[in-house]
Amino acid sequence: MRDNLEAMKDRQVPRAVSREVNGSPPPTPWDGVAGRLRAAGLRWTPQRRTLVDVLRQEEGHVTATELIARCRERDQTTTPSTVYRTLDVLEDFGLVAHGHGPDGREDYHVLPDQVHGHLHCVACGATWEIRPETGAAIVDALATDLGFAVDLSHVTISGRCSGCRD
Amino acid sequence: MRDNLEAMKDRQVPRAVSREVNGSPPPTPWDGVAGRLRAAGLRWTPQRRTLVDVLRQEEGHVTATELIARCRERDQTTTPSTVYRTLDVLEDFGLVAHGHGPDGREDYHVLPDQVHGHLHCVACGATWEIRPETGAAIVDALATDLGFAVDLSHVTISGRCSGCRD
DNA sequence: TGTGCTATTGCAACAACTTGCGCTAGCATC
DNA sequence: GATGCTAGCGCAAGTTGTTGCAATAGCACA
Repeated sequence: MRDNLEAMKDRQVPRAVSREVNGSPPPTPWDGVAGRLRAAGLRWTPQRRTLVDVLRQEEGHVTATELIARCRERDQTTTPSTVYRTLDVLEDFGLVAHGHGPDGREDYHVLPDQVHGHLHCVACGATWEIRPETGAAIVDALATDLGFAVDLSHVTISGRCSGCRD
Repeated sequence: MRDNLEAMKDRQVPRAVSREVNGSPPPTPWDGVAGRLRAAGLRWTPQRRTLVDVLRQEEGHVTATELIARCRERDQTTTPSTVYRTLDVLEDFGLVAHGHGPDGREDYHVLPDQVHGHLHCVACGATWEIRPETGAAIVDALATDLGFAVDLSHVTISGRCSGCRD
């Protein structure tokens, strides 16, 4: 069920500057977090480091609950409130984006390349991103209809994917 | 949800009685609920009557929490689980439709005329329905993009309305 | 290295659901 | 009316997410 998602990922814009120095892994947007936080007068704490370490290894979508569980694997003492608050901070920095899954629960998207919406298949449970062109069509339709300025990042549309339509 | 057609029938057909005799209120889809439940092998209980009485006086959107509060005004002993379960049943009969508000919380739409999505303005908090033509545009766009069959009734799109765009 | 400001943390309580289970009470049938 | 099947009820415990607050600990500066 993950295969389709995989395919979508391939279509995405390559993100970090990928100048690979031999041996050392390519730099990611995560590398500068500590500095960026401090520059903004915020702090780099062990709890935040734990969450960032976890996020580093994630791709696509994760629920808040999953993240809390992963953090607890690394640090037994992790508390939910801290994770939620740290995710809020990281969202301000554009490192994660949150939306609501089809069941209304928090759903985080790691390293969003651009603002985009989500599709969720109620039959197989898979999630896809809405491509920019398609997103634009939706935004335009609603702008024309009601002069409504859509925030695509919060859009999650349920239905059945091509494989599950019948 | 699949019984939506059933519900629409009830609304559209002007019954013999539908000419308003002065004093008596016009018939509503709520009038037949007890019978329809029983016909389906379900039961008409005091708790369900309370909720239906409350819904009778609602229009548009209500949150589950509001409904529970209203029920409690009429019957102190109302329990949340009963309300949620009854709402599920009523949804099967097409009398309410649930979605998730922008904060991810349950949001019920009373007597939906047809399947439709919702728009929510993050600035003023108002909610609109997506008109069928616009909904169709969205459905088409996604069908073309990924062969995805959208369930419009679960769509809630956030953004800013024409009055709050600036 | 020490000090002080204050961003963060963890706790505890709360809100909004959800689920399993044993008992109650609709209602069809006699 | 009495009876029996079982849908539905209330309860209690669990999950997910939020919030206020006192104590802690980053980090800038001396």
